[in-house]
Amino acid sequence: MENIHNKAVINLMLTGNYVVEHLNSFLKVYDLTVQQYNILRILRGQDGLPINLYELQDHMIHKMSNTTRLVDKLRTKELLERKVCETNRRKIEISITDKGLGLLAGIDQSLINYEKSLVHKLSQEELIKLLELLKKIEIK
Amino acid sequence: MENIHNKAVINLMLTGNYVVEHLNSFLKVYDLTVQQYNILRILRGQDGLPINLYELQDHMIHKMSNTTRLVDKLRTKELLERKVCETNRRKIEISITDKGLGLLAGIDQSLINYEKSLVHKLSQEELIKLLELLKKIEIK
DNA sequence: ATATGATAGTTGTCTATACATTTGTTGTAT
DNA sequence: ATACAACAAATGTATAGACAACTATCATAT
Repeated sequence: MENIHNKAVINLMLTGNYVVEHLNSFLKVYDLTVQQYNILRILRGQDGLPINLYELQDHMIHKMSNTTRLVDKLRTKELLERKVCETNRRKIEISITDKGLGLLAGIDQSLINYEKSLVHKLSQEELIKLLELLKKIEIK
Repeated sequence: MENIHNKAVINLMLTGNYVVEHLNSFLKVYDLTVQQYNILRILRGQDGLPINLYELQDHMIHKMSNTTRLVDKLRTKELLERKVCETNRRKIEISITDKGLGLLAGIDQSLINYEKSLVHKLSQEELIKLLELLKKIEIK
């Protein structure tokens, strides 16, 4: 019954949730959720190049989430902008604002430290091993 | 910027979510969510002994969830029963019904196979290593 | 016996996820 | 030029998660 596969599956959920919960409580100070933060990070990674909803969704952690509404919340906070693509009016071009960049800049260093603290029980070698194993699981 | 700690944290969330999504789609056939299934599993594990909401919550994956309402959904489906504890009327005693046990029995074997398929890319040794690393992270 | 605090559960609100359906736009075949 | 399929996003609904506030019950201290 309690086989190793079951334990692995359960613990992947538990640890994943552990990380999400802690990151959410960290980000709460900045009035952001993990998902919202990730969207801003993806946008910053574009280096000014806009991205559309479809591509954005592809980069997100919860792909089935509701990108339209999440983006809308961030727009209300003026952390990103959206405008209709001129060459293809079906597409929405999304880009991070200066306010969004400023918010991220204020978060960066303390988040790096926080993430370190979340996995501080693991050595460098163990982290590398963990990443190797996690990536292996999702390979189709 | 893209340090190993950050990668580990991101991939823990991604893989955790990967597992949850797949389990949910598997359980959908039985009209159950992962959380609902876990509650039933916890109850079955009690071997007839009732459990109260507080203890139940402690065993759950998402501890901040709303146990009252989840339990209520399962009660509506007649998969569990709840009654007020006679010696301490603040407590609610929850136990799985025969219908609940029957549902689990019908799921068991195919779920074991499904869980195996979810982590089939990893060998026995790798699964043991993964569990060791995951458990290390959450140790206080 | 009464007041107080602790315990156990419930309810309300906001946010987010999953997924189906719908709307608007574009490309293409006839 | 029109019809139709494909594409891109928006909307609707049910379920869940996070968290605060509330109600009911019990233990205890005076």
